[in-house]
Amino acid sequence: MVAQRGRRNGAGAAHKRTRPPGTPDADNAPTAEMPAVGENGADPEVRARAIPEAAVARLAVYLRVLSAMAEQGSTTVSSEELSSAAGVNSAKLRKDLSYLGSYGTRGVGYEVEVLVGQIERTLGLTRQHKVAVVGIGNLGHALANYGGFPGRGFPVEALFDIDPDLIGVPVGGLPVSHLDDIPRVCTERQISIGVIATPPAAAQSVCDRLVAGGVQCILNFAPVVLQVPEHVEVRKVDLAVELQILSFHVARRADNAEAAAGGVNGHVVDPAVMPS
Amino acid sequence: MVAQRGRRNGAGAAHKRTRPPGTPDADNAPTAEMPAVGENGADPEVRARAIPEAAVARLAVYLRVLSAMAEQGSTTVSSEELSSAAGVNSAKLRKDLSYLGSYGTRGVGYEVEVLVGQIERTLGLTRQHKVAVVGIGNLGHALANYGGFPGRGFPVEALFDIDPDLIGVPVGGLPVSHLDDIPRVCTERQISIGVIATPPAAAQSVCDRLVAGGVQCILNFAPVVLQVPEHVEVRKVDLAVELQILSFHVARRADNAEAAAGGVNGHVVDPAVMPS
DNA sequence: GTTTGTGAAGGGATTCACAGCC
DNA sequence: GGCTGTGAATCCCTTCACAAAC
Repeated sequence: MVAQRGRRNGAGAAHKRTRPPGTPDADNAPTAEMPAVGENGADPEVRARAIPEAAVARLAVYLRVLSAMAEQGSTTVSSEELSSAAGVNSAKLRKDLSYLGSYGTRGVGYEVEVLVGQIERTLGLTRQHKVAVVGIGNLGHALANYGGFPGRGFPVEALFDIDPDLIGVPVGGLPVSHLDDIPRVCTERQISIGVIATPPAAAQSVCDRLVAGGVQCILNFAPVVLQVPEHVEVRKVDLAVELQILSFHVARRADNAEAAAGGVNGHVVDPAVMPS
Repeated sequence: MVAQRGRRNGAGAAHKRTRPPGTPDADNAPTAEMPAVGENGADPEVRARAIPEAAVARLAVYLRVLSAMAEQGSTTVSSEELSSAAGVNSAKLRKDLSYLGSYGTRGVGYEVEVLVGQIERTLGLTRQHKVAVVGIGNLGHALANYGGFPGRGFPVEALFDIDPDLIGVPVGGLPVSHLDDIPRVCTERQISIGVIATPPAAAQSVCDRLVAGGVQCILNFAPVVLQVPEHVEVRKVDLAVELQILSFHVARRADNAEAAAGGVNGHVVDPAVMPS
């Protein structure tokens, strides 16, 4: 087969290590961290302009920073400026942008508008992605009221809940439908992204219905690991995990402070840290 | 386990590349993706029991799965079971667990309770981490009402907002204080984690006040890149970025489908673009 | 002079595959 | 027989450093 990138070419089913037929992959749902970009079930021979997953995430950040700059009237930026505003280093930024093509001018920098356009195109933001929100509790409300989600392009076009008192009630201008109608409504309205904001116990069943409704991407706020068929992409936002990661860093820091106890070094150690 | 682990022996301070003295690093704030775990300003000679950042995130997931299993009465698990429930592969799981030490029994598996205990210890969940939530809008409400956050260990002990109508009003049993009081209150109550759920424009200023209040970890829901001193750890949860990553995958998938010609596939909305 | 774009080098994380132990 | 623990290999991402372009 083709050159080096094809480590995955057998991807379809070939060497996936004896997989119990029920289990839908288990390799997905990558901790909201780093799913390999070539990971989905697509044909490998497509000339992947393979842009690393990590870079994709950063492009979205650059886009926001650039939009803000455009609003303030900047017309060009250097990699140095942009990178520091985005919180990365300039080499990384340049490499990321290079995946889009060559849109900079040496000795000068990048034209803000050109970059915005190219990033939008690459991220697929020139299409519309209709969103459904499931679970209209506190979080669901918050999401529904974003009303058209972050900078247009992601219109919320369906809301679902199981609570009879909520059915039919408009939230953010859109009436709430019942969970049972998820497949039908999603199909009818051509929903492409489903957002799960239900309690954990309901999440898997909601997910299944979304998938039945043809939804291909799911953003999961419920603290459960969803099982999905392999053509469905899941990202998860997990509060508990985030807090526990922070906790880990606090702990490590405390340990380090202890270890460095005698050593006088320029480290700001608040002596008030809670001694367990 | 003996000295064997020493592949990092050359790791001394030797090659720390000349860093331009002014630059405040810019290396931090890593897209909520993968900050290197040894990256913070600590001394390199601390005997790091270096556990990879990516593994830390997964440990939190294993912990949740294990807790559920314990509740259901399981007393032991194999790496195969646990890994598939957690959505990773078993080799990765075993490697992750090996960072904790050797707590499995060959030919048998792991004892659920032992694992829970070890993960909790490693993640620093044996201490309490007091949380402050800033910005009591829809999202802030949702967070405050979690009431004691994911499985105890993260009690919410302070709420802040700028809206005069909210000050003093109890939310989830805790009265809301004013933004101006952030530094004082955080210091008094020994808050260790600050959660920013404000509109983007307010986020940086809120962040500064949290830092002034001695908060060392920040979980940022506002769509801005925060600038913080290097001893402060930031994680961010960015809805727009998540959606745009999903958008990218939809787009790529559509491209692939096109390329693969035949093109009988799910719906991928019209090319209704939004110019400028 | 400045700044981009990119091969090449370097590090981390994942996967493989098997030795070691039950 | 089964399952864990882990070196070694691999892959991916980041960083370096410099040639090319303005």
